[in-house]
Amino acid sequence: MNSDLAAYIRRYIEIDEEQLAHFHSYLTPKKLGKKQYLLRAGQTCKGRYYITKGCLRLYYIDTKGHEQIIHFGIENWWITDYDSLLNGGPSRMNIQAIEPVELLELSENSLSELYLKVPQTERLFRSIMERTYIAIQRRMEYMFSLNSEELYKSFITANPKFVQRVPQYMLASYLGITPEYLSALRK
Amino acid sequence: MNSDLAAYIRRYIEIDEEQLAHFHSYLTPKKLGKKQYLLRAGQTCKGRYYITKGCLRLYYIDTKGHEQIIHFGIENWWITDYDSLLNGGPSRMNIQAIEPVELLELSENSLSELYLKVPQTERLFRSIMERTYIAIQRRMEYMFSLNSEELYKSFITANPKFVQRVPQYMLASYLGITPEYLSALRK
DNA sequence: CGCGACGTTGATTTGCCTCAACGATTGTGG
DNA sequence: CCACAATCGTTGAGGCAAATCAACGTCGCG
Repeated sequence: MNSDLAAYIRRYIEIDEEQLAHFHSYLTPKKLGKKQYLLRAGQTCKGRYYITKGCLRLYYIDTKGHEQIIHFGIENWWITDYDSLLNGGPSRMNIQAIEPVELLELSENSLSELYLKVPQTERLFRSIMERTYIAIQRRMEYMFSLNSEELYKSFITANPKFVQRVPQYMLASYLGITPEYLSALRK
Repeated sequence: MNSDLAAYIRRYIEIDEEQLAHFHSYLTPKKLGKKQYLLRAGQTCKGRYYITKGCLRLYYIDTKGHEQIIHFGIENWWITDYDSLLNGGPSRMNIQAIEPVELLELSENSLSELYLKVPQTERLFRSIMERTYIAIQRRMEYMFSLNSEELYKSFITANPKFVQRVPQYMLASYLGITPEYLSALRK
């Protein structure tokens, strides 16, 4: 029984111990070594993953053959490819562990059951989706407004600890610039 | 009673006539003339708006003083600033009618009531949020992968009718390029 | 009619990419 | 435990996509 997850859930909904236990019974623990994949392009994404430990990246290969990171996932975030998960098609995304990772898997099949058994989960995942949307829209605002240098500065001041967990070329990819140029910016 | 909305809702959830009537009772019709504002930066966003007719844009003023369009809203879409709506702070966004517009307003206060009275609405808005998220993430993929010319071409082939409803400088803003350069691309 | 909104054109500048080469560090197998 | 190979960051030269700025043409509307 993971107390982090309980606290996380209770920030969104009211839920008693029994229901919480129920929720937990739908989760399957999973571990991944560094560089292992949770999802590869071409596969269909079957579940959502709550990260209890470690760090992952969600990326795709663009038309020029370059890795483009959409976002990272760290402790107490969910990670998945919603497009593949909800539309059922093959994913364009890869989800790879940057560090050794511990996850709780919630398969989409069991989630539809869980919605019925513990109705508040409907609200839980609505709220999570809302926050996730707000986050991505804010990021778009940043990308439109700031040049590369400003993007980089604002990111490292906003996430000083996280920056030390990922190689710089991944940061560059996430920010939408080349590793060489990021290196030049750091002088 | 708007049949478009009923059909729209039933694409997401099962709902009987009585509940549907209930849903409708929470909506307030609203009209806006061309160039009128639904929301201005600094105000707090209080509701979501279902568009029954017309077209709007959601934009902000960036650090250099330029208008930056985040997205448009057309018939059978909801439009709102989720950040301000859900976090309660003043909005950085403006929502302005591009054409004369007809809306159905759903205030966030009454929505919390509606969630209790018609529980399926919880699922409805979860599903809408999921689709909205998928849409914005796909858009990010495009913006990372394509150059300005490719962006423009793919947009006009994907939305040939819509393109005729908005001035080109707004399209340019949405695509993240200058009106001058968009003009040059069209030769 | 006259003004404001919109699109266009061209000259110039610049932010960022590309490519290639070179350290420094890490890790891994013999 | 050492040697060699990845992996990662850096540097510099050259090029290009797109921005900036300014000016001008045109339409539609009050």
